[in-house]
Amino acid sequence: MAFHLIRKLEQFTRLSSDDKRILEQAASLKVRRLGSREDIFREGDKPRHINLILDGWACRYKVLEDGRRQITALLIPGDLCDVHMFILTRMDHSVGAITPLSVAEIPTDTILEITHGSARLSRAFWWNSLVEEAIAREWVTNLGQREAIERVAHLFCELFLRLRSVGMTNSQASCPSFELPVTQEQLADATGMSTVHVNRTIQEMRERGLIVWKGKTVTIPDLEALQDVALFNANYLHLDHAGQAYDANEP
Amino acid sequence: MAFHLIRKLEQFTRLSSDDKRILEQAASLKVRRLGSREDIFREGDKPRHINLILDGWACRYKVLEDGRRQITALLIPGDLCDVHMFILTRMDHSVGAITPLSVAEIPTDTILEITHGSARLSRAFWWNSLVEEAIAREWVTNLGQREAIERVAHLFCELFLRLRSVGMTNSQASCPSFELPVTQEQLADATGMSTVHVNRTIQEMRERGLIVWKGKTVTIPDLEALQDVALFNANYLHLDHAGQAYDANEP
DNA sequence: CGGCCGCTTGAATACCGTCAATTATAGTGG
DNA sequence: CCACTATAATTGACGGTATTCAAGCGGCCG
Repeated sequence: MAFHLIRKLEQFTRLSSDDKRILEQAASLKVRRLGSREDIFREGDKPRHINLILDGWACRYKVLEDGRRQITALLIPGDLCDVHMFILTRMDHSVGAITPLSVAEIPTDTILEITHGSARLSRAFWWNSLVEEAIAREWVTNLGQREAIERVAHLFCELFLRLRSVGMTNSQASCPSFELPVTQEQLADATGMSTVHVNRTIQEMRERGLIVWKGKTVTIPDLEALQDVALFNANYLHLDHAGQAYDANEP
Repeated sequence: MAFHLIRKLEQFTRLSSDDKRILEQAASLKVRRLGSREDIFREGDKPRHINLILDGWACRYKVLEDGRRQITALLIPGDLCDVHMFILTRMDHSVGAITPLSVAEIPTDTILEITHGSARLSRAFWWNSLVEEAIAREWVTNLGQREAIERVAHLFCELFLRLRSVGMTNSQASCPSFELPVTQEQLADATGMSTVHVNRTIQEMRERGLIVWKGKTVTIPDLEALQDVALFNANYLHLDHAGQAYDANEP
């Protein structure tokens, strides 16, 4: 069940089979299923437990008084919503399902047990939330400095790398590809652009051969080219096994 | 020395005099002074210790290949740079001084001692970094959804409340005011706007009586009016003493 | 097969950026 | 104390990028 999370955390550190068993167990205690566009929780809610995305896509978002909506993060399998939120009394944003979703609800107590029991897992969770923070900072930069095509290209680069890090890309045959179950409207909410302009931007990207997007599959003929137009630098994703020093324990 | 940090953390939880003494001590171990526009650290650096801003303003920022620059956070006295960064191998962004700065360098060991020694302080630090994350998300929303005047107004509201929470505002006489040692160019880098347009936006705000900005002092004649044009909702700052339940110890 | 949601297109316009020049302010040294 | 210089703020003109509005198209699901 916790396959994607384990795979992601292993980008940072190796995990013992004990660690993995613990994660598997935590992820299978209670699984909740949501339909597309349902909310996992809403702004103002009291946080109760940690949610782990097992399957499907979700997004964090904020809504302004007048209805404008900003997606502040796209969540894919292996992502944790609000690892630490139990410190705060109220959620300051919402998380909603983009596709039908299956989510593990992990009680905060279980999380505390895990982090107290294993320094490796504790650090791995820590790393995970630091990366989330770094992604948020990169989004600020993306929205503030990059223009339309760079912005969308950047998001595609990020998604590709994040999906690859949890084993959700196809690199067979010629070009790498992945499933993108997101509408152009949602892309607009994530990039701070209008739907119309997202559409035109996507078209330009297609014309320039940067992406092929048919149905729900995106193919990237030339990743380097895409990264170039995006001014993409992957360092903020910290996919560098920085925590290797921590696993003295087991092979 | 650690006055502002203590004051800020007390927005979350009450601290014992022991807690405060520990913080004071940590903040006075080693103090570094920087001139305006010097960097505390740069993207690519290896994080060595935690930096606590004692005096002056700083900013986190990222620079694109072609020189475009985005400020992703404004840092004021009491703010910690990279509480958790020692998990990561390389910094993915820079932090630079806006004004002359005095910064406490706190060794990671000291931080670990503190957090292991006091559950209250540990949670307070946690709260602090959750709030930083929340601010980053709000900035994403700000850049993505709000137009120029709303965006600048929002930043002013945020700064006012954050400064007030560390005791750096003046509410005497009639209207609240604070020192803003930031150039319009830096404001532009923070809001993703051009300098020229920041200038024009500020002028409109002045004409509409939303702010008075003379020299380095900003006065807010009508905070509610400013919040209204900003579509500002303070919940993301979590200034609600959420951690009061934690201080059973001392009066 | 019809309806709905998402995608696409065009035209008009608003917002904001760029360039370039001018004025104001602050910091520095004689 | 004042001239000098650098930095910051301001202004105008122009153009480009992105938004809005409105309408048409197309595929997928019931």
